Amino acid sequence: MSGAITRRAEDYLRAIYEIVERKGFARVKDIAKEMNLKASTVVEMVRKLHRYGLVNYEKYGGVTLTQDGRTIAESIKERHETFRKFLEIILVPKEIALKDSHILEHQLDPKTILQFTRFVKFITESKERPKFVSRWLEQFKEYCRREEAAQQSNRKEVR
Amino acid sequence: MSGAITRRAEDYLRAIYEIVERKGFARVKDIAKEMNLKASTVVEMVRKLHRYGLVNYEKYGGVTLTQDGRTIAESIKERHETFRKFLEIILVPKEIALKDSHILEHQLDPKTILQFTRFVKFITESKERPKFVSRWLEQFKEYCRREEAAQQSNRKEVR
DNA sequence: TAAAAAATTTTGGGGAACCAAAAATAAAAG
DNA sequence: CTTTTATTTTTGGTTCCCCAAAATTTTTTA
Repeated sequence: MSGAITRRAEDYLRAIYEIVERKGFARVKDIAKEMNLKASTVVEMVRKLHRYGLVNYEKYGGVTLTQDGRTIAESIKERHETFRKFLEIILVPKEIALKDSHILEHQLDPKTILQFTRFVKFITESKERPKFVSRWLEQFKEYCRREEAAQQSNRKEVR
Repeated sequence: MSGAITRRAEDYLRAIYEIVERKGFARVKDIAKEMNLKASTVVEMVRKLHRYGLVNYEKYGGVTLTQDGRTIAESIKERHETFRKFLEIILVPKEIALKDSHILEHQLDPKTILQFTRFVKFITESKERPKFVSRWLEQFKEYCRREEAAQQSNRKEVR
């Protein structure tokens, strides 16, 4: 029964968190728009989140997060940021990185998340070794450029 | 209707692929065991995969992959290997890496998967810069060691 | 080869997440 | 303050994936 929140419920919490941050509270319509869902679907989930004590909600009223809900949403957001940064480090285009970090932020083992976090920190916060890291990133970038070029010429040959 | 196979169906294809590799064909019971499911659940999905033309299957008979099914299973397996290697590079323990690469192998954008692949190749296949990479890995390992140590002493203080 | 055991399939049911259309309520316009 | 419009909620229905129990088929064993 209780215990673990579902992956999807986490998505809702994050969406609500972002909307609340922008305008103080979230309406059903806002959530539906943010998540590309229909209002009826949102109402259903919001009621569930309310039963779980994760959102404040009354019929026809705005939605906000309870302390528990906020705690969960914040930890998800943190994970999200980690993955977004990571994907940008490995040179995934910005929009795709944004989309896929939403996928990565769920389900993974805490230890895995921890290592991702460390990796990102290692790369971004290395005060002692900035030259080392930048040289490393440059090499990886160069490697990708060569790969792209190789694929280009491959495609030409195929045509 | 047709078109994209579901995330879960992919899981089944990979499981079947592995079993077939080991013993030539998969029985319902094998799949159920491999995936921790009940036989009745497996039958249902196997029939669906058969309708999609991804497995060969007749009632009470063994299951094997069609060419289409094998193609899909192989590409999933490849992704899986990439993620497993990657997680080991960032020092996620083996068993966890295995588990989580199953999660990563789905859903991500092809471009993201491509960059993961390149990253792993960059690290593992760098013939020109083995010293560079090994030095880099050593630094990251050292960094993680320090983090672990810092956390240890933190915990002591809290107690 | 008949009876027992094992595997498979069918049937009925459940939870999660979604939608469309209708009903209810709230907000805005006249 | 009533009518129109917008929003929200309810209702009924769908798909996906899962399970338990009963029925069926295959395999093993006595």
